[in-house]
Amino acid sequence: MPELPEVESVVQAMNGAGVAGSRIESVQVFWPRSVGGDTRWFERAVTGQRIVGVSRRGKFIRLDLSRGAVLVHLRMSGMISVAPCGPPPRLHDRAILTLEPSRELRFHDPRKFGRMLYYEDPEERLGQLGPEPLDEGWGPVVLQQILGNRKRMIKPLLLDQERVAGLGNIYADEALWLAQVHPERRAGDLSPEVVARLAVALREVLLQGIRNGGTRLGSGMGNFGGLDLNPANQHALRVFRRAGLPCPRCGTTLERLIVGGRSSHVCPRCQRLR
DNA sequence: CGTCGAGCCTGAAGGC
DNA sequence: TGCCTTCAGGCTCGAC
Repeated sequence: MPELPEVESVVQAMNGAGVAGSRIESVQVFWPRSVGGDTRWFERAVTGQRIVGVSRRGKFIRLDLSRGAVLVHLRMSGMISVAPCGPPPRLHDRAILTLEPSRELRFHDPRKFGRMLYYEDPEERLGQLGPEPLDEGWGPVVLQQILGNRKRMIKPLLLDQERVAGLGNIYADEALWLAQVHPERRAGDLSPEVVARLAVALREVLLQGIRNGGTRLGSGMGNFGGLDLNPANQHALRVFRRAGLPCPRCGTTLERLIVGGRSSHVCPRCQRLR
């Protein structure tokens, strides 16, 4: 579930729930690796601190504290909820931050891939991320600079967070289809017109995802625990997980292939390799 | 620099 | 119905 639009939706919901401004009264950790492995250290670092701001960078949720910050990465199955205190921990709850005034922020993550890490200086991690398609300065020039004359395939490059931040498998496939670019095209081989098209497409699919409150696939996040999330972008997807169905643009049967080890969805007619 | 496979984990879905 | 295999929205590491 978690790519840029999903994370953005969670952050907006957290701000709607008034997380910023509250104080972390206590911490419970049920799976130490979720907080970096050293539960005591994490507890000592965040307990008593005030959450002064909640924002997003790439796929990270950033909780700025009076001193330092907590970066949450949902990875494959992470979820955040904010709700009244009280209910016992649920199966797969990995950590609970009890907030003042009385509420609790839960980090729920069945697959245990997600992380909630404290940094004295979050830029140490966030500084490694590339620009985002929703940045002010984003456009063909920035994208072309990223592509350079690289021989790497375009899709793995788009998924590389140090090059472009925020994209995952869903939105990469959607943008490549929109721009009519085959995922295996060499990044540096794209013509200026195609680069311009792709720069716009990346922005559009992400904005649409945010407008729709994110994408829910399978039994992913719903309105989990008081965040009032209601993802609807799954209905707007045009190629992702739609192999065998007709291309919305030309009617050709969509195909699924593996690119850089990830499943990819393309229209063989709209997205040619050569 | 780039690609590949394995590992981290669990649950859902599909085949038989 | 039930067991078994395969697969998944992410990312990191080591080998080549």
